[in-house]
Amino acid sequence: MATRLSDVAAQAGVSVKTVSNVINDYPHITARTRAKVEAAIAALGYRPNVSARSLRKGRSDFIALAIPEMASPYFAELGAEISRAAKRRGITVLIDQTEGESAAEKLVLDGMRGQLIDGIIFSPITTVPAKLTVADIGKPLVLLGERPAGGQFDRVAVNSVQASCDATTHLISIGRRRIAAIGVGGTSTGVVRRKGYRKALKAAGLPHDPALELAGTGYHREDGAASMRELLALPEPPDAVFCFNDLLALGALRTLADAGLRAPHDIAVVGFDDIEDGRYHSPTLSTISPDKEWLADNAVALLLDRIAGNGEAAHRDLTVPYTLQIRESTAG
Amino acid sequence: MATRLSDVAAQAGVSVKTVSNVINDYPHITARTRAKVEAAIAALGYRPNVSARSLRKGRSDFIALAIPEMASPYFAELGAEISRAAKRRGITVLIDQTEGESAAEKLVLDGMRGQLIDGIIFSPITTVPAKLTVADIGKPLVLLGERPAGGQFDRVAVNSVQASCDATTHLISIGRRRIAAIGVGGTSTGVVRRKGYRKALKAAGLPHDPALELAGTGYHREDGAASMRELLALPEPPDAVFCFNDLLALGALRTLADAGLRAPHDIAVVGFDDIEDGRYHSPTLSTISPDKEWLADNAVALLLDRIAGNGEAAHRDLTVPYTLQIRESTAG
DNA sequence: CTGAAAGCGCTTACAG
DNA sequence: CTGAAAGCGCTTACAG
Repeated sequence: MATRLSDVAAQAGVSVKTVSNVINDYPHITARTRAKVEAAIAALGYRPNVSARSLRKGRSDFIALAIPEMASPYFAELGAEISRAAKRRGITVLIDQTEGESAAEKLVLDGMRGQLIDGIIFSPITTVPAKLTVADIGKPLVLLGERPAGGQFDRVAVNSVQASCDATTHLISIGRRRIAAIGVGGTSTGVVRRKGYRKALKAAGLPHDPALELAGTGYHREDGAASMRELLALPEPPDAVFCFNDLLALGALRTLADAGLRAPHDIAVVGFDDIEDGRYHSPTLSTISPDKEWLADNAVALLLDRIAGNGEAAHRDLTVPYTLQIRESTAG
Repeated sequence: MATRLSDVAAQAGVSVKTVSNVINDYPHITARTRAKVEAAIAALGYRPNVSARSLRKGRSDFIALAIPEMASPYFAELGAEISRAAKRRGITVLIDQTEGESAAEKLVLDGMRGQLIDGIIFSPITTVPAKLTVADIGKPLVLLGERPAGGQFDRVAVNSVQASCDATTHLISIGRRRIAAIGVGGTSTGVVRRKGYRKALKAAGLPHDPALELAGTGYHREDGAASMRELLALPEPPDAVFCFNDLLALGALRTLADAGLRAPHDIAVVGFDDIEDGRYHSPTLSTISPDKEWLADNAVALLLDRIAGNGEAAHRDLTVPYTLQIRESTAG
């Protein structure tokens, strides 16, 4: 039924080895032989069976990207970039939605997809990588995000403390003095970004009011909306809010609109991620903009380097460039 | 290095056949044997090698989802649902970004990922499925969207003509008379939704003005923004716009905001897709809301049925339930 | 370059 | 239930 390598060899009048050499771009093939083989491949519509190849080689040229949820715009945009970066290098990305289950558990349970994939780019949410060991994984792994890699894994992340400090400082620079933070939950993201937020307040000699730090239950629009409602109910509401991601900020802006308030006039709002949504919202959203293409390209490169055998090199920690995008929600 | 089936068999003191039976949940295993095998699996941390399994069985329990772009919220949300629906049935989804390349070309070129996947759920953009033959694909395929399946494939789609007619009729019902349409491009989506749009105008006895039908170059926010600018530049701008997807509508709303105009006061806007973004935008976006979970579940079920061997059954065409969500952009 | 053969780790008839 | 063996379609030493 399916065409096999040997069929191609027969059709081209060469050995299977030669066909394999052509397919895998090995040297020492004359142009004439290559042409013959390629003609046979085209004539038969032959496609290599990746299961067989990967069984034999122990490599599949598939990598996995594990993200909390693909419907979240930041991860959707990141996934698109990583998929593109991988494709440029001839490898395919499988997207894995962890959906907030304990991702380490999932990783181990799934057994890395039965060894199909060569490595994984992992954006953890519940897992503490410090507890993950290389042995648990058994494959190269690149971490994304603020969680410390514990010297065990390669990692690509924005300097979240610095970026959060910049975002908060920006609010101070436009004259705000009572600045809230939304998203200070128990996650690494919450912890690290709060650190930057507090650092900026301190540097400006501003008091730190615990009532202005809202945890919420997640990082979605609805959580931002709910947290903003809490802030508006305060005896003394803030004049600015730093939301730890854009989704929270968008939700917060909705609450302001519902309350008949305007950003930045009543309350200035700044986010983090620079998802496209924020660039079209009314008002447009000021935000920290990490270079997602850079992030994707470097995460893939790091992983492929490990897969290629650089297993013993020291673990690398790459810092993603970012900019502060000032838009309507803090300008005017 | 890696643990194999035979290692498990040795550890449990049974045959490889028995281990295989346990793993694949075949009958005729005593509880005692099963327990022994499971203990051995746990002790050794054994995971089946999916490449070997799929090579042998000719089935991988992987399916592909081919979408134009995963960073587009509608497709991201749909991908999340399909991924979830598949996981419930024990199968894994590989997401494939076609990125507007001729997708049929891509499908054939990629050779269905070298036979790794068992079937594909395909949301075409440039391809004309009528030209695709089952032989080209060689695997079960379920089509998503308005393109006619030509009786060759299973298909799951919203009745776009009806839904577009409903959306337009809604604009008429709130008193609008000069209703524009954005997104009437050369794609199937554009053609079909325009049909519903025109149908509604005709039913209401409203004139059809070609100047109010804008094609744009795509279905992104920026295209909606550009089209709305064109409409505002008209000697006689519309009092309402039906955008063929939410992204276009969100872009159109941005242009209105930039021009100091308000929806629905100056121009009412309705979209199509019901992405989360629209529910938080200011104003919130009225839209056609297809049941994405229903869509995902049925698309996966249809595909798995074919994969299971129902290859010869007549091709099915499923219609996705939808509702019209009336929000701020048309109410008030 | 060729040709014959082994082996990756499974599943599955086959004989018992 | 067991045990021995074939075979899925590749890649890769091996001898030439």
